[in-house]
Amino acid sequence: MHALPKVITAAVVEDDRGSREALVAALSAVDGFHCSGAFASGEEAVVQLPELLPDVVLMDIQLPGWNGIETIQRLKEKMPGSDFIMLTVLDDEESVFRSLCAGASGYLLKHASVMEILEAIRVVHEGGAAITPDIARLVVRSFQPQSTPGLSHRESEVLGRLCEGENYRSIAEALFISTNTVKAHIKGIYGKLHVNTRAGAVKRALRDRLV
Amino acid sequence: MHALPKVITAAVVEDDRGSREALVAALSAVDGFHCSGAFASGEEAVVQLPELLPDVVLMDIQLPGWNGIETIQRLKEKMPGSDFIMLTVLDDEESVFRSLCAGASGYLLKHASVMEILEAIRVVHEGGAAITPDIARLVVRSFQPQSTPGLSHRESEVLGRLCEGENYRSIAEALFISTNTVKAHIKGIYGKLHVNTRAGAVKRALRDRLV
DNA sequence: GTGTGATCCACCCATATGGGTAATGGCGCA
DNA sequence: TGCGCCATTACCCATATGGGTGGATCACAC
Repeated sequence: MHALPKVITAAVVEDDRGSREALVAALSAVDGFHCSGAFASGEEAVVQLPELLPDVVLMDIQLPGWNGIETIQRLKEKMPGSDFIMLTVLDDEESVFRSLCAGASGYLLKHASVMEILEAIRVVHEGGAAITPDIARLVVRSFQPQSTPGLSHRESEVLGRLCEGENYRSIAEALFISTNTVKAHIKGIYGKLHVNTRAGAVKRALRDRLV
Repeated sequence: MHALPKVITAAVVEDDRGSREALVAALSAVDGFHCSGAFASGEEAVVQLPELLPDVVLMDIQLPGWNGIETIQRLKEKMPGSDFIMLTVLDDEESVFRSLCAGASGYLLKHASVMEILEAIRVVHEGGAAITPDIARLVVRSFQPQSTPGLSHRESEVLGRLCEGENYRSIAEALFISTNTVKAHIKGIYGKLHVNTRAGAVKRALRDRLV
């Protein structure tokens, strides 16, 4: 099949006038793209964008009032079919993860070229995620196990079962030991994880991928 | 600074002889790359690769004996400084996430061109992650909240606190309600989440990002 | 105007959990 | 050989938790 000359509509939310107008100009000039709107604040975007329903929204993070992440959260509810790409100077883990959790499908740094931005728009519109390799590494690393705080083999085993919601007796039976021993191991785990409840242990285990 | 003509050493673990030799040939032929070894099974790789210590390892998933994911887990321990790229025909979520959790920094499908593979090797060696936009979308989507099974606002609030390891009393005080009411909400949560312990609820909440 | 769901509260009861303390044997390392 | 860590078990006790049942108000929809 030969590529349909389908135009991708995109909108811009960016408080810096220069950047905003440059993006609008690029979207207007390049074949295959159309700029359906540009806004200087999240508040304006939230009231107007759901009407325009662009395919893709380019979003700055640092905005006056609602920041880009809050804005995306609100927009996602009203326009779940649209895709969002963060376009920001911030490259810290916090900003990246918060953006992705809020619903962004792409994350570009502002030194990206116009061509890269347009390519990113095309990518997310085709169902991909537009993240640069270094951002991707952050994301991928978050899947990998963190340094376990010296849990013994047995303790890891017990922790795994705690995470499954098993109780003393169930764990004891599975490991062929007494419930008292299970308690002893759990005490060890709590000490090493600096928690004192199952919920706390499960949270640490899942969040830090100790399991 | 002008690019150092530093050679990146790479190894291949792939049971199909044709594919393996093609990769070795590419790595040997192209400037800037050097092939330090090729193996047809995980078992062979695990004994020999830690000696060769290549910068990057290309790993098939479907191998006889240990699969590529198990193999990476073992290799990561012995050579934490090396990077791993999966090179596979499998594109299901399961394989992707298992690979990343095992320590892969890249994930390519086998229809990738030789140039793309070499580029991926360069990328991971420079500290990035080599994943295609469609794989990236899977990964990014995993950060985003799943459909909450009809938890009420109050129940979400309580669930959030359960995940923090708070107990009845602590939650009750924070929300200015009685512990009995907290119990009532927790019962509601357990029902909707199909669990019957805190640990189970916390697990569901964190794994499915309902919080 | 009746029903449904959210939110709030109370009481009973069996069991699970967390904390404290103590003891045994094995294993590796100094 | 002694010290430390691990795995194992035991016992006591206060509190937390989960399940069952029942009832109140309020809002919103049919």
